[in-house]
Amino acid sequence: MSDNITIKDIAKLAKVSYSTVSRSLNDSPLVSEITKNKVIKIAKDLNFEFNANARGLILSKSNAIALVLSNKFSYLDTNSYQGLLLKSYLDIIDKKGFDLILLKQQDFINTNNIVIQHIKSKKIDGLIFLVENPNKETLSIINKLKFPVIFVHYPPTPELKNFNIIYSDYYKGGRLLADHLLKKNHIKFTILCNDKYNEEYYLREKGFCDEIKRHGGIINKLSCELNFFSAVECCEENIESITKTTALFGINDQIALAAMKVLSEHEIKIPNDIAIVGYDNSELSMYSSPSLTTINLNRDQMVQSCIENLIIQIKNANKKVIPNEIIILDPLLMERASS
Amino acid sequence: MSDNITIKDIAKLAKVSYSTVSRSLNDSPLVSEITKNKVIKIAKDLNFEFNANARGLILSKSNAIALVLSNKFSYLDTNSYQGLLLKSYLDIIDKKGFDLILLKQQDFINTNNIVIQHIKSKKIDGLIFLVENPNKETLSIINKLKFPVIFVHYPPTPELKNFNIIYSDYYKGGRLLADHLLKKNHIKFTILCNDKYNEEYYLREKGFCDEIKRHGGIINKLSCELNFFSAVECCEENIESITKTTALFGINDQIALAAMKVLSEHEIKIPNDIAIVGYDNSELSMYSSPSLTTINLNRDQMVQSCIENLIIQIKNANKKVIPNEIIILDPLLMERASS
DNA sequence: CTGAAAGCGCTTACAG
DNA sequence: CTGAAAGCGCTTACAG
Repeated sequence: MSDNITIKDIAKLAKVSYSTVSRSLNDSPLVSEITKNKVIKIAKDLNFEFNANARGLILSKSNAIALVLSNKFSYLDTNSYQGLLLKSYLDIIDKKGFDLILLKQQDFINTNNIVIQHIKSKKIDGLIFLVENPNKETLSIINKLKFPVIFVHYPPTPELKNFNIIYSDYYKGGRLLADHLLKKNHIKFTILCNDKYNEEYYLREKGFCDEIKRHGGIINKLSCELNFFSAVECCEENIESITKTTALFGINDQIALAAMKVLSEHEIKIPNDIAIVGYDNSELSMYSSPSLTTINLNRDQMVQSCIENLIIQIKNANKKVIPNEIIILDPLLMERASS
Repeated sequence: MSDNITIKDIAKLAKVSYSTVSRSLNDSPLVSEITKNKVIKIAKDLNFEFNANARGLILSKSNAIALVLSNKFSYLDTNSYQGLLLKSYLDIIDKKGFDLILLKQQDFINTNNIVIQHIKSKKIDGLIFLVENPNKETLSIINKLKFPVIFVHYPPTPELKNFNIIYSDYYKGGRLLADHLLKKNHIKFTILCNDKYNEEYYLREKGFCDEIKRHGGIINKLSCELNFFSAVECCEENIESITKTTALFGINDQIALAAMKVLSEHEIKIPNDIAIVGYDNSELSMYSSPSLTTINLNRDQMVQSCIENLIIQIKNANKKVIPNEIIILDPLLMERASS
């Protein structure tokens, strides 16, 4: 028997029409149990698999979901988080019987948009966007097509108001960290963040600062680029103002660890002299010395809900009933040795 | 015009047969420039994309490559490395015009092997295996099918002798670290590794130990599980024997960082009291305090060569000429503050 | 319950 | 250079 077995080969062996083979292998109720079992046995013995292209062509679906990553994924700096997310997506999408295709959003204006290409060529049934600034033209086409899509991780922007979104409550995460430190009787705080407007980081910062101010705390705000080395530099330049405070919030784990490194090198004891907290619950945060207090974004929950929502959309794709759900996840304080 | 444009729609508008449309859009030399340009313009105006399933069906190819990850990918412990690899694969596969599909190798005996399923259903044109112990049954089927495949990262085992492989010279990496420490006049060394047989880690260890012994050094060998917390425990239990040596090699960065954490907590100065080196050049190694001397596996080179080799196989798939190449990459010493 | 037939959207020999 | 036709491997009304 050749490598390429089709339902016609099975039909010959089972002495039935290939329509019947198709029905049997698709578990149609229109076939007798006896015929069905005979066909299934033969197919199994031959290690038969449906040709996905033929099926996709006639059914107009691919059983694949694309995860769109931003170009930033290329920079390790702020995005080790994304790498970790991938394994969750793979696990869950796999369990649901879909394929996971990875796509990169190109950031230049692209006439030849890879996401739209995949939709139009029927390579995918649904889309997950894990990008901060989705291409607007792409958004408008997806919206017009009513193509199943969900946006994850980033807080919603006005352009996303017609879409399904799932993200974490960053404001609340900031507040949790502030509460934690206030409970430990800190009064003077340093926050290490970035001035450039970014909704997610803005909310982290605002949640923290609002809460601190509400309790009469004092904040020393420092700005740096959102990468380790820039944060190191910033801390070294501002070591004096930092040491006038007793608690430091790095807007993400990497920034917090940079601060930890600089302070350690200056013989400042953590958490005794200065408490440090981060945000993301990255792998880094567990392995640092001391381990870092941080915020858990509830990644697995996010992925789980994201996929479930998307699959509902895919199953109802023809009905054009868009649930238009906005899911906001509760962040979790991870109390560790650094505070 | 409807959302689903086919070559027939274009044919009508261009007033040619749809064969001619197909030829024009595939840049066949059998069409006049005038006709071709007319057709191309119309297709562009309509944002036409070929139906990938129809094309895949007739051409018997999918333009997709699957990256097979091991179940271990689920554990963050030893595999943050894999997360970083992904971005390289995505970048390069994307550049070559292929789709990247992620697959998990199931470790139980699977009648319903997902990798074979993807091959037989024509969902993929080639395979990259990033798994330590590929399923033997899968290997034998792939071999029989002469399906394009390459195995990356792990040193070859006997079962892989008919396949293309690319990996780093782990023995040499171990030697580089030994040489580096010997040059700094260390004589007594601790190595933190795992006793269970694993070719890659065995080579790292052997490369290191052979070189040390050749120079008359003394080795204190400690065993732990290959994760951060087990390494921490091991170091705490063996702090006495460790402090009798002046240099420590953690078999990977995570192990080395665990040692760094424990030693710091015991007020042991790094690198003055004890030098520490790791292996992998993981993100963690750059951000630790002090930053960690380690071995760079030349990840980008590995991915680049891997994809190039695979695409050559895909292009020659019909010719059944298997190049059977074994590519061994040179490791690189990353000298940092910890040694 | 089963089979013959049409059709999904392409590519490509074949004929002109 | 162009078109009509066959066929890739399926699904599913339609007829019985």
